Amino acid sequence: MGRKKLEIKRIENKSSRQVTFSKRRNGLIEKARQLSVLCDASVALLVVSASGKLYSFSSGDNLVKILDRYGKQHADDLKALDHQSKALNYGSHYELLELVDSKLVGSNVKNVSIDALVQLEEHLETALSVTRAKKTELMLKLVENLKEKMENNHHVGAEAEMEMSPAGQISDNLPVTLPLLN
Amino acid sequence: MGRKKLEIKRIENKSSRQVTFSKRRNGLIEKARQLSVLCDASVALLVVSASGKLYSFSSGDNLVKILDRYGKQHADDLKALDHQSKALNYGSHYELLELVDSKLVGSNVKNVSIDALVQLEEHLETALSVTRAKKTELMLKLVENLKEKMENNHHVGAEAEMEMSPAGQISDNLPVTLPLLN
DNA sequence: TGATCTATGTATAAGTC
DNA sequence: TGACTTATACATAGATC
Repeated sequence: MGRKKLEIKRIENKSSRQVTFSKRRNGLIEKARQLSVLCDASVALLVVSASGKLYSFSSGDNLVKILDRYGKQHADDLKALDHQSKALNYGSHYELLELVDSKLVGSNVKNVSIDALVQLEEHLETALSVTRAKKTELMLKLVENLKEKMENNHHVGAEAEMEMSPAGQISDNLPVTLPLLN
Repeated sequence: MGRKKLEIKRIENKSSRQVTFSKRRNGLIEKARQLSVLCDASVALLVVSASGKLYSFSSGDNLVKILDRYGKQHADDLKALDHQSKALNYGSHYELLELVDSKLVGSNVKNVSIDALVQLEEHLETALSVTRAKKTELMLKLVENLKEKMENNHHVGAEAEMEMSPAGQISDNLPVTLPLLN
C-alpha cells in the first residue's frame, strides 16, 4: 500500500517506524470504527506504542459492557470462569484465602471444584454487588473525566465521535485502563 | 474497497452484513497484527459480533502485560487508579465497604480522596498479593483449558457445549478475554 | 512530529460456485 | 456459510515542506 511493498517485520529505522505507527494506528482505529458501525458489532481496541503511549477505541460504552454482552451468550462457559474470578477477585477474607489455598495448591485447574468456589461466591455475593456498583460508578466518572481532558487538550476533530485517546501527556487519571486493571 | 463505494452505516441486509463482518473482522485482526510487528507496539483487539461471538487478537501475552507496560510509563497516573481499583476490587470486608461508601456516595470522583483509599489498600495488601498470585495462576490455567476446548471445538461431547469464537487464526489469543473479566 | 502529495499495494463489495 | 475472482475503492510508503 505504498510506493514499495513492505515486509511485515519490525521496521528498524526509528523515524520510519514512528511515522508508520502513526499512520497505521489511525487507520486501524478507523477500521475498527467502521466495523462496529457497518456490522453492528462491539469493538474494543487498545494500542500501546513502544514509548508507552496508549491509544484506544471502543464502540458503544466500554469494555465491561462488551464483555457483558459476550457473557450473555456464553453464560455457562463464563459462569465457571466468573465464579472463580469473582471469588479470587473479591475474596479478601482469610477464610477464603485458606479455602482457595486448599483447593488450588498443587492442583490442576481442571480438577478444581467449581462448586466449592461457588459456595465461596455466595458468601461474598452481597458485598460483591455493592463493591461492583461502586467500582463501575467510579470508572464511568473517571472515563468522563478523561474524555473532558482529551477534548480540552487535543481539540478532537468534530467530524467523528470516535472514543479514541491520544492519551499522550495527560497526567492525571487514565480511566480507559481501569476496566482492565486487575 | 469494492465494486461500489460503501457508506459507513449499518448494513441492513443481514447476509451482506454477516459477510462484510467476516471479511472486515479478519482484515482488522490482520492489520492489528501488522501494526504490532512493524512498530513494536502492544495491541489488543476485541470484537463481539451482534450474535455474541467473540474474536480477539493480542500481541504478545495479554492485556495485563500490555497495561503493565503502559503503567511503567505512567507510574504516577496509574498509582492513583490502581489504589482505587485495588481497594474496590478486593475490598470485601464490611469495614471497607462502609468506608468506601462514606467516601464515595454522592461525591464527584475528582473529589474522592485517594489517600483514604490508599489506607484501605494497605490493610488489604497482604491478602491481595496472595489472592492476585492465585488468580493469575488460575487464569493462566483456565486459558489453557479454554484453548484446548476451542481446538477440540468440533467434537464437543457431553460437557457444556460451547460455541467459542471460530478461533481460526487467532486461537492463541483467547487469554485476552480473561484479564478483562469483571 | 504533522499535514500533503502521489504512486502503488491492499482490502474488499459483488458475484459465482 | 466458505473459497475464488474481479473491479474498484482505500490505505499508506516515501518524499517534501
